Amino acid sequence: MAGRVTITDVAAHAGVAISSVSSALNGRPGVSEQTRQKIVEAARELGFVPSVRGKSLAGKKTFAVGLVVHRDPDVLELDPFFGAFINGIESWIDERDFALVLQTSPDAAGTLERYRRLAAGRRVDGVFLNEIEIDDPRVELVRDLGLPAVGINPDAGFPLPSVRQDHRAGIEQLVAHLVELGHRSIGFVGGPDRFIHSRQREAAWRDSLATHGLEPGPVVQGSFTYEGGIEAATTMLAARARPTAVMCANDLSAMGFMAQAQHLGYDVPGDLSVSGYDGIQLGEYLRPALTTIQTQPRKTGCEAGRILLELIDGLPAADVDIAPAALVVRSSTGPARPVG
Amino acid sequence: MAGRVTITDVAAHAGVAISSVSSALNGRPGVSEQTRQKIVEAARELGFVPSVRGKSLAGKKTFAVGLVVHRDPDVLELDPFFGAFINGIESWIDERDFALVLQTSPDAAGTLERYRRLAAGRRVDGVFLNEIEIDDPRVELVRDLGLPAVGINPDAGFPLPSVRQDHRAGIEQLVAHLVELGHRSIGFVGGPDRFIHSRQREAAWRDSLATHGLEPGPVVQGSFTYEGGIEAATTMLAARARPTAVMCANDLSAMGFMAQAQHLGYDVPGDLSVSGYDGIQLGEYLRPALTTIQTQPRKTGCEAGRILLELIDGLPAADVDIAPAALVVRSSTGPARPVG
DNA sequence: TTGAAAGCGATACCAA
DNA sequence: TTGGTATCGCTTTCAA
Repeated sequence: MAGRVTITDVAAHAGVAISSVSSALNGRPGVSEQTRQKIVEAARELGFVPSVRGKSLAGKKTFAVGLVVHRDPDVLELDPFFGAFINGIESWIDERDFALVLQTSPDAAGTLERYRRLAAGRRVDGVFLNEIEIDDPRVELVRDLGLPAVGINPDAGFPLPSVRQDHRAGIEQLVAHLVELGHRSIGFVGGPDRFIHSRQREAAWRDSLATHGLEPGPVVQGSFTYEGGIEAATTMLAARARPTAVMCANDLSAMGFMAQAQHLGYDVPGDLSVSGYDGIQLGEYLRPALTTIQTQPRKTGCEAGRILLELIDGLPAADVDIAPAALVVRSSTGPARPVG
Repeated sequence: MAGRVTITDVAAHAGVAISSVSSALNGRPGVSEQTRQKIVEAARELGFVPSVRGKSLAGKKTFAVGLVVHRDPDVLELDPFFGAFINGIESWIDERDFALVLQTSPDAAGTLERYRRLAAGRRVDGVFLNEIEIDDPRVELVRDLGLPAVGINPDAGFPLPSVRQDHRAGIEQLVAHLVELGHRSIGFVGGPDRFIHSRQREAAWRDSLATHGLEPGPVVQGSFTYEGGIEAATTMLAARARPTAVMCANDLSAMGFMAQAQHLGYDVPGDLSVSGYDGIQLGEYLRPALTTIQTQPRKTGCEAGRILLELIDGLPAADVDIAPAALVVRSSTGPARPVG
């Protein structure tokens, strides 16, 4: 029974009061170096690990943070993004003895309810707000609840502390890359319009084209899914004036788009250049390997964890900008060939 | 401040003792119907939600269960399987006010350490043991720790309560399907040898072939990843005697395998039939759509959650078998054509 | 510097 | 049927 050792046992074993044990083990002042040594030794011998239960009641913290992932009931497959993002969160919080409570919710209403219950039961000390939507109701919710929260890649002016990774630079690089390859008609497969990051990426695409004096190519709204990419390709490539290059709002939809384009008989990148956004591992192994914009989900998660813990400690947390997502050129983009 | 109401407030508001509030709200006997009404009403008015903190200290439970996902540091993309599995767990535990603590660990040693710390800090009341390996050290660990645990798809004779979904039936159906299509040389792309489910699937493949009087085709060990599928295809299709059909141990590797086969100029299923295992959503949209064996990760998660909660309550939990994974024929398998 | 004691928010036992 | 109280394991305040 490795875990049954309590602070009382340690105190008894070291011959001191439990308050001294608490102080010593938490690095607080008011304990002589000698006593501290003794206590640390006793704790080590006994294999003492403080109970989160006790700490949380006394400390008014739960030592847990929450993330609610909202996914369509039919597509409960997690976006490849999440693995690294979650790992990033943990890389920071674990060392500080926090744990991540993960919930999945099939619908929007359920998502709000999840956040509400996490807060109501004082189950978590703070939450991450990912995949932020326009007028996201979670913002008001966490405000009402007084729940510390960190936004992931929100718009400028987002009212909560946030972690952002610039998307504009990478998209500008990508457009420049395509323009240099001779592309003049560059289409876009977006994500659902309600997401901030959908809009951001589309706006950056549009602006970058303008910089090069180009009109926006065709736009199709996808869904950040493989299936959405397939549908987008079907739609976009059926149109009379098809583009010579298509930028997709994420890798998963780019994969679907590319697969469908190939299925329809287009050579990628010969007939059509295709790019993604995210930089998931899978893209590297596709045929052709996917040109994309490499994001840092692990880093993003790590910074988000850091900020959230600061907020929980009542510290003033400043927004964090991590290094801009950058273009990774692989083989799915190539020289433009006149549309035949 | 929706969450700041404590049991004391409710007791005061209802003019009763906190012990009565506790009894009434937890549906325990010893409270008159009239008093119960009064208390319920007071709780409702005040918006009382019991604090998990308090409950956990007093009740000697944390109301949380843990899952550690072990992934290669370079591939922190979660297997599509996990989304539905996690959702299944939650579908059961949420209603019972349990939460899921998710951790990711890049290496095996770290995984053990995660479990150990979850237990030591009494952070969770029980854990799920997924992707079980031969002589899995976690088994001994949870035994030593006295930590309730549920195995996911272990071998027969696994010493802990488990949830299993039969794999043999589906694989037999698949082999029968291929044999009927005229295939006589059926290869296999396995998962890492240390996993129980890798071995199970390979054994079932081998046995099913024997049933049909067939020799096992070529075997390549993959890694359950897309990349592994690519490598497997490269290896297997370079051999002089290539099979006419290949069964992959999961969908992700089947996707990689198929992509690489196509890249190498093979038509699927014309030249080569390819199948997966899992039944992830993505497979449906591939070109050709992936023939696979449909598992029930959500159901598996749900049942695992149910059993684990029973164990935590000290109830004797029996193993659960959910309906066998069944063959789903799509377009990646077709009539055998003599190897040219 | 040290130790005793008061919470934290529930549950559960035991008198009344 | 009630209500008082000990208890869980820790943090924190306050005397000694």
